Amino acid sequence: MNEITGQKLPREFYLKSTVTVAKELLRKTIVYNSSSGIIAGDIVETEAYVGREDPACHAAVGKTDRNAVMFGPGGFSYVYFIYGMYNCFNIVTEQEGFPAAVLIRAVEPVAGIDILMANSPAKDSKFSNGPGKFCRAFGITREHNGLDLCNNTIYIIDQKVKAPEIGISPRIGIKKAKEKPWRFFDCDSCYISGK
DNA sequence: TGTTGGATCAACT
DNA sequence: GTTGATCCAACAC
Repeated sequence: MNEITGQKLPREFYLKSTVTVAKELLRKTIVYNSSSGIIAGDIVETEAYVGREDPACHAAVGKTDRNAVMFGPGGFSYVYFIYGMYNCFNIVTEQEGFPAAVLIRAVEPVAGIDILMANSPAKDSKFSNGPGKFCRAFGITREHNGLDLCNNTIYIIDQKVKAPEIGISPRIGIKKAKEKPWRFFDCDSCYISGK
């Protein structure tokens, strides 16, 4: 098991603008203290969903039971279920009252790889290169919705291993506001989704 | 109360 | 390139 060291990101990290947080989350390490053991991965792909002016953001239609956590302060998890089979894990950003979040699309496994492999039906190396696959491998469900990332169940640390080579592109898999260049990824990673 | 479609993935043709 | 799997939230009635 790899040693997980580094400083846990403080609340203030998440209160900045969503696009800034999305970029800065690249090459940070997400740690999940699961019942099966510690799972961790380097974040290599994110997307920003920003407030009511973004038609692709769930919060664009106003506050609902589902997206309520996005209206709270940054540093909380927003997990939703989609297409009947997949969960997507988001990190809420910005101040309370401003609904926005960063979708985690892909990670590079760092620790608990045996758990990831066990959770994933595909036993090859590509079990976390997509938001649905990432949640399935980590065992994240909407039971994890609304968790405080400043606590010890799920949190993010800065290992300062290396600086990402940041690539930018339009978001993937949405029908609205496709033109916005709010997808960010590490060009050096071979774990990113899509191309 | 009923209908519809989605921030996906994998297995087809 | 297209489609099936399959649940839940949003919206229309």
